[in-house]
Amino acid sequence: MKRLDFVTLKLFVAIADSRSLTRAAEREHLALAAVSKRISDLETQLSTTLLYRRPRGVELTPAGHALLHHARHMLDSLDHLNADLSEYSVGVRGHVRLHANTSAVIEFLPDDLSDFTWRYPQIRIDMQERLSHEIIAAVRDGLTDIGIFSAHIPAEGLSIHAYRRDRLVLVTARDHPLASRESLAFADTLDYDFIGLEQDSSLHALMQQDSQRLARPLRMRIQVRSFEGICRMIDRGMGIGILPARAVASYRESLALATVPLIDEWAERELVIGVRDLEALPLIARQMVEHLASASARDADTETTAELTNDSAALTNVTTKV
Amino acid sequence: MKRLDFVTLKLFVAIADSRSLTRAAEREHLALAAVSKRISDLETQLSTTLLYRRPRGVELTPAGHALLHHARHMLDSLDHLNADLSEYSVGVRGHVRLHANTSAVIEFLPDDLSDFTWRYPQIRIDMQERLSHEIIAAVRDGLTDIGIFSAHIPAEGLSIHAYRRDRLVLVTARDHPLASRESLAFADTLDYDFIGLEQDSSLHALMQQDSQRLARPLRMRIQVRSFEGICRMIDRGMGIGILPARAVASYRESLALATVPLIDEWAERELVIGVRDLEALPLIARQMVEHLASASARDADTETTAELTNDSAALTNVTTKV
DNA sequence: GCTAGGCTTCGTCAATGGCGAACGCTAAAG
DNA sequence: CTTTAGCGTTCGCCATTGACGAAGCCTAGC
Repeated sequence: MKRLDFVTLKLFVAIADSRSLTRAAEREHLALAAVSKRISDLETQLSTTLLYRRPRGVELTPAGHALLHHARHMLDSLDHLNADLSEYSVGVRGHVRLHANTSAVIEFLPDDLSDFTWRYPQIRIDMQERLSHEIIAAVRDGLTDIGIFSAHIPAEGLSIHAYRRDRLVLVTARDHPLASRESLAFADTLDYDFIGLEQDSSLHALMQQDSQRLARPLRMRIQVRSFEGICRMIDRGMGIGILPARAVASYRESLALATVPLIDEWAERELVIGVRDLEALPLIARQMVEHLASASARDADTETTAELTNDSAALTNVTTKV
Repeated sequence: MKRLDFVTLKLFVAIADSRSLTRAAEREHLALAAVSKRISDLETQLSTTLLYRRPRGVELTPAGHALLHHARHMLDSLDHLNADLSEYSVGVRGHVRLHANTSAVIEFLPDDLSDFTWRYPQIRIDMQERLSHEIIAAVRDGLTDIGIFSAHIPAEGLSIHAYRRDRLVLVTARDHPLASRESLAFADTLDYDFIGLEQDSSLHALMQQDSQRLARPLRMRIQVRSFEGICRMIDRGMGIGILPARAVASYRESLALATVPLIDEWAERELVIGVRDLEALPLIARQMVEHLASASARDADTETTAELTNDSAALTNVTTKV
């Protein structure tokens, strides 16, 4: 007998709302006795009291409050499940859905989406920022058309296309002991407290993975949801962080930050585009994939130009010296 | 008869993993016939086919894939519920838990936490960035000690303390039609596409609320999780946004952005500290509340100083003229 | 053609869950 | 102080549900 089920959770929410078993029973169309038994069984299953019984109704215990929180969340998830499944056969959607991770959103997508919408001005883009592993699952499950995520997260079954590369650097306050290093290994950072993205982010996973390989703890002190949050906390001396170099660039002037290149191989990251089946995508989504994938080629051309410019400057210097 | 229950969801995950009703039945200790009936009943309830039956096992339909995604999420939530409830009586926690919304994290908390940890260097702070309504629920349910969230979200039952104020402004690309305005009403922005935070953010709720009052649609084109993401998209002409003025300041130089003051009353926002019962908090959490609440007073002093400085400059000007 | 593997359907029966009735407790009203 | 009303608990009854074994169907491999 398992009493933890949706009927009981819904009933518990009704009890919490009405503070009365009797009124909740009416609301859920059950006899009071059945309600009493369900809650009593649930308390037995969870080995804790959930309600203070009073002569005129009930009050939630602290455990009851915690359960209520979970119950609401799970009933909401159930609604989402039903909504999703009920719509699933109504397959045609009128726009492009894109889920991208934080690095892509900050570093590359503003430009790429601007170009795309300039070319296709009538296209509606539904873009959501998500964590890499969430994106992979969403693509796989048809919750989004296109995903952009970190390449080191396994994405079997998806069609993968190169998108961009970025380089991770250590970010510290300018007066930090590590700030004056020319470069360093991740292992040298583990004596300090970190500011990072959420536990489930791919960036966090990379750091966690290497700290485990090194058999050293990763002291994650504060977790926020944006690169900006990380930079501001670092600026104030709350810890150090590891971020894409490109994402830090805009803070270098306004915040007292230093960046130090990491020599670890995994510090060079690749972002990829993932779709479930390119041929099965609506035309406009396919066009967006092509556009995003070709952005990588255009970006490579830009870098080549920059290198030529640098060579040209070097040549100029040589000429001057001659 | 409701077949959508945890046993069935768990069974469905087992089927998806093993691609076989027979093996899933063994794994979950059920007869094959019972498994077959459960899945068939579930398909009837959801009015869609979830599995392709093959001579050697089963394959998930697209609807089956979507259900699998939801099933995993809900079973994970169930684990969290059980873990939370099982720990609930182990009340003592060794550090301070703080949940704060994006505005607080970006605009104020780096400084305030830096001050606090300078004074109490041994304190471990577990800080999570969350949406305002999530924070209120977390405080209420004992999932965090201290919450910092937007004051206009109802938080009955919590002990509320003033923290900070911020002012919302319209943010546009510099060449946007609205960019040259000296000020404007929110109603004047609704002809344009918006870039914003997530649907559940308090900022989004404010905008949604006023657009509904005005009986005009809010055209939310792209949703990201950080102010930086919003600013970069706006810079590239993807739309306009409404953000705290203070949070935009650091982007004004590096991005081609303009800010226009909003004349609407709700554009002046207040952030508050919320706890469940101040007296019941551990001492160090109480000290943090006091520190954060007094930051507001210190900030007011700073503004007063700035006003005096301005008066002094005005006086200087007057003296010069005399 | 036969066998093995896998899923479906049917009938049986034990277990589950909802009900009404009876009981106990407390607060408010007379 | 007694009675009444409101509310939650417990018990026994019985209709419904859900799991089972057996039988049947389909397909692939030998």
